[in-house]
Amino acid sequence: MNIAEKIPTKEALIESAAELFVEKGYAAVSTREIADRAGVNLGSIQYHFGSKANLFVETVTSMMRRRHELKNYFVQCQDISRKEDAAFELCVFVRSLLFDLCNPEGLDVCRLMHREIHGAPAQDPEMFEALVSSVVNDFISPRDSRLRSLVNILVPDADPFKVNIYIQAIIGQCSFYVTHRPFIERLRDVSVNSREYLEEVADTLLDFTMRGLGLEQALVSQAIAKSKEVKR
Amino acid sequence: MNIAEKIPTKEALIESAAELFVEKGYAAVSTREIADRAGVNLGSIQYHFGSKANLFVETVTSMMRRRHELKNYFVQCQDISRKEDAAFELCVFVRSLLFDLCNPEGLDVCRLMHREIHGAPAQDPEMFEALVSSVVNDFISPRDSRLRSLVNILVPDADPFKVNIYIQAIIGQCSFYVTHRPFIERLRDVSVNSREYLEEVADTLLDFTMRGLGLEQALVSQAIAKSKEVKR
DNA sequence: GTCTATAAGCAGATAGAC
DNA sequence: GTCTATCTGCTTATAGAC
Repeated sequence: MNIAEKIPTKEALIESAAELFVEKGYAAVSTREIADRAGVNLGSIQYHFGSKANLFVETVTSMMRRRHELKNYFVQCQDISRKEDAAFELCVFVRSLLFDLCNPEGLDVCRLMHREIHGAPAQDPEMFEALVSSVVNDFISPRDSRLRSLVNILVPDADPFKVNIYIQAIIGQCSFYVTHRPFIERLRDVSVNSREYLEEVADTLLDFTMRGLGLEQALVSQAIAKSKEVKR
Repeated sequence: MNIAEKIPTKEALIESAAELFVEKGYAAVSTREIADRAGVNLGSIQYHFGSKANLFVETVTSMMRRRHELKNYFVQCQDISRKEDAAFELCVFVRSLLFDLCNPEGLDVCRLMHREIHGAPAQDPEMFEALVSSVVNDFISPRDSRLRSLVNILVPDADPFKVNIYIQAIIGQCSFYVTHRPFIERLRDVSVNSREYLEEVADTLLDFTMRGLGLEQALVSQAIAKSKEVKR
């Protein structure tokens, strides 16, 4: 006998809003649609959120917080000073980021953000502000710090500007598979969701990246091999 | 005395549609807005294009064709076989791609596409089909071929799958500056439009990329230096 | 080919009963 | 807090005069 517990209206709204905004984009979704899918009344949106724009911002920040706790992005938090450890941690980081971004149930948030963020400053400066700080604070910034500390160990004499570009190169290579997914699938006839494809991408990407940072091949190969054994 | 030639209605519509779709995204723009900005009657949209969706597709493909003729992406078309030449051409290619993508008047097309393409398959499969083939055929595919031929010369023994990933890494690093522009500017407090910033990005990116491909540092440095002298 | 006028419907938001 | 009913304005698309 299942006791079907009713999901609170506010949560139900955020949930259905998340699905619909990801699927269609902000402007293309109506509040009626959201309320219907949530199985609640249209008026509750005004009651709980005040406006469609507020519902959107609350939905996005909730998605952002729920899914992104840097979990699995590294194996150990202790101080790392040896290059071998840093190289290994970098591999774990890149693998996690790539899989996290491409995970179908995982990070639609990114796709959603990318879509909305470009038009937002002109249309709704307040929403833009809220979105940008949510992404930067809750997602990008912690990953940026983590990558910076690893790169600084691996390339101790690199100047700070170059380190920034290296970090952006690493993130850019990974997020390419989210932002360009429809084009990659058409051009290469592959499924970006497929685990096998992503594993191979990660291996090659890591090799490319670590050589790009100027690391010797032995260190690179060893770190990659070791990182494949980490359970995710 | 200027003779103010009237722009044909159809062209005027495509032009104002391009501006507005880039700025706000498909769903957030109304046909009235487009007609008003073009200084023509609302009815002409139905007359010339039949529907808003058709206007959108025609607008995008027109943008795509007009701006992207692989111009400046390479210096010479002749057969290249020496590694030095290929390395040099790769540098020119990456610089051009980066500047082309970030050019404010240049490639809003990319931003526009990225925004619309993710929701399109669910909402309007026909439009999705038209958009994807336009981008892949007119933009991605030629650049993919060009990069492949260069990478094949630079890394003659690489297996084809890895070459694909290398190509995607290069494009991903460049397009990161379009897709993540608002976040980069917030996080780093820089202007992605600034020429100086992009020049430095290009230098570092090229160094990183060519080392990632396994090229020796002397070849890399020489190719980068030479490519800086190419006028754009 | 371009105009005006208008149709038919949906948008977000509100008021007030319960 | 949740419901129904409704307001106001804007949406795309059409019909028909010129």
